[in-house]
Amino acid sequence: MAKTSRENKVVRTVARTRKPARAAAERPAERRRKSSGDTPYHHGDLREALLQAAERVLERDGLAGLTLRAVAREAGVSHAAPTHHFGDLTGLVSELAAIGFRMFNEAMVAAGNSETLPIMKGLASAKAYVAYAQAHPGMYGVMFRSARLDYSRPSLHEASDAAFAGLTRGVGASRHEQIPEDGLSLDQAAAIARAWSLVHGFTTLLLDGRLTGILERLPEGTSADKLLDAMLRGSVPRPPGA
Amino acid sequence: MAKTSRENKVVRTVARTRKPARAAAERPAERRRKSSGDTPYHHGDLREALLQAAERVLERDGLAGLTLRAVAREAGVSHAAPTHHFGDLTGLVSELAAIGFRMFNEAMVAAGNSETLPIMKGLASAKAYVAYAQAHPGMYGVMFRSARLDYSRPSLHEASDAAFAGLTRGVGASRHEQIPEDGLSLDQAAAIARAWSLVHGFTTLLLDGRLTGILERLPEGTSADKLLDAMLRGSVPRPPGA
DNA sequence: GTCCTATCTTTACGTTGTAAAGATAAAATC
DNA sequence: GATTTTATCTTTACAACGTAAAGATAGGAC
Repeated sequence: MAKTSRENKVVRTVARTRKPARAAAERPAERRRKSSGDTPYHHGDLREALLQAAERVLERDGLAGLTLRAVAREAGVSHAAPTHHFGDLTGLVSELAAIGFRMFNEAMVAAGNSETLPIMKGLASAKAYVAYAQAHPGMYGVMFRSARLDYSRPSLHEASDAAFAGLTRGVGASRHEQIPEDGLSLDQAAAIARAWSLVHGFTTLLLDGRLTGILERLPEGTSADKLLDAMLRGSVPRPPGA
Repeated sequence: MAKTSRENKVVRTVARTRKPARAAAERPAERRRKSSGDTPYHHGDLREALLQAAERVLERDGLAGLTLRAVAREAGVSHAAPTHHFGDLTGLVSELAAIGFRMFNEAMVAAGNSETLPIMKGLASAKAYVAYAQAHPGMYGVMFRSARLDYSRPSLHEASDAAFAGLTRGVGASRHEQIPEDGLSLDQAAAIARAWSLVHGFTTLLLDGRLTGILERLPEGTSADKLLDAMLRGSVPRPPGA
């Protein structure tokens, strides 16, 4: 209770002081340097700086290296500063995951829009899903592997829902039908679950290195992309009644 | 180096003192009780007791609660005792994961053997995969979600390989062919990757609660098993040339 | 110009993993 | 059978972590 109320106050304040924060953000970010001596007491936009520092730490040192104190060090502030902006480690990780889901969703939407045929749209989105995870394994870990995610946070809840809704929409498009909001047939649900499971399972196994045994046995170093393509192309489901 | 050499010594010793350890294991395990006052300095089979304690802690408090000190408390020994048997936390977690993979594999093999038709064998194994994860979510987390796994440990390496080899064998059987050891066609590799990805992805999403949105939109509380069945039955791949 | 409030730092505490040294009992050797 | 060796377990210690609480600072409101 005390934790959240404290952070809620911060959130309110951040919303209220939006103008000053933006003004500070327009300046060159040299004042962030701790070594230069002129470290001002007020940072300007520390919240954003901490999130960027967190992503750097994450991709450099992995999920285990993502600690509140390491992020604070990376940003050049005291170790307790992040607590003020995110409440606790769960808060920081959750906000980072929300950013990840948004980037994730944008990549899939962009990939889908680059194709015209519905089936190709789905294929391109699936490849974008895997490509994002390969390019940002740390972020993918935060989104799908971290034990410290608080989905009651609006930002994370919305970003996560949006990503999966986009995936569902893609499945509907490749089936030439619109997925309804309320009711779902078993066949539709199975199609959605199949698409999610295939692409998410493949990504997880690939990032964990559990597909290397297969890739090594393929002719002349076939890439993971090629395997993914073959896997997806062979997965055209049968019509419902067959 | 110092760490492993220390633990290697322990391993050697355990192998050498197998007879006494077994003799101690035959006695009733009342001496483990700390409250009863008569705590002997030597436990008898502390290694096994620690692994069982670890599984209890894991399923009770989750992956985050699985600490060396918590396991030691659960077993009623000093906090540094586990270090002697497993080197460090990574060692304990890895041995626990190895046990999980063995149980996992046994469940799948047993399910496959309960059926006669090849396709039904695969379906039953896949369902056993999901059922094990639902029954032991903590163990599944240790196997597939923990950042502290050391696959260079022979026990974990072998158990993990055996589990995935069993899965591969199941895929081969359902395709009415034997998967070769060395070379693999792209079509065969895709079939294996598809089976792994489908069942592993579905399990991960289900345990993370990300399928509840789908399950809630299905008619009258359709179970996850039903969704899994529909998903798998619709996933019969097309023949290679089509 | 003064007060208020958000922001950031300092200090402190309990928990963790891990190392190192000490205590104890079982096994090995003579 | 006594002694030495070795494995096992405990005690002590330390750095890093998350988190709480209090203090310092500065920007904005009045």
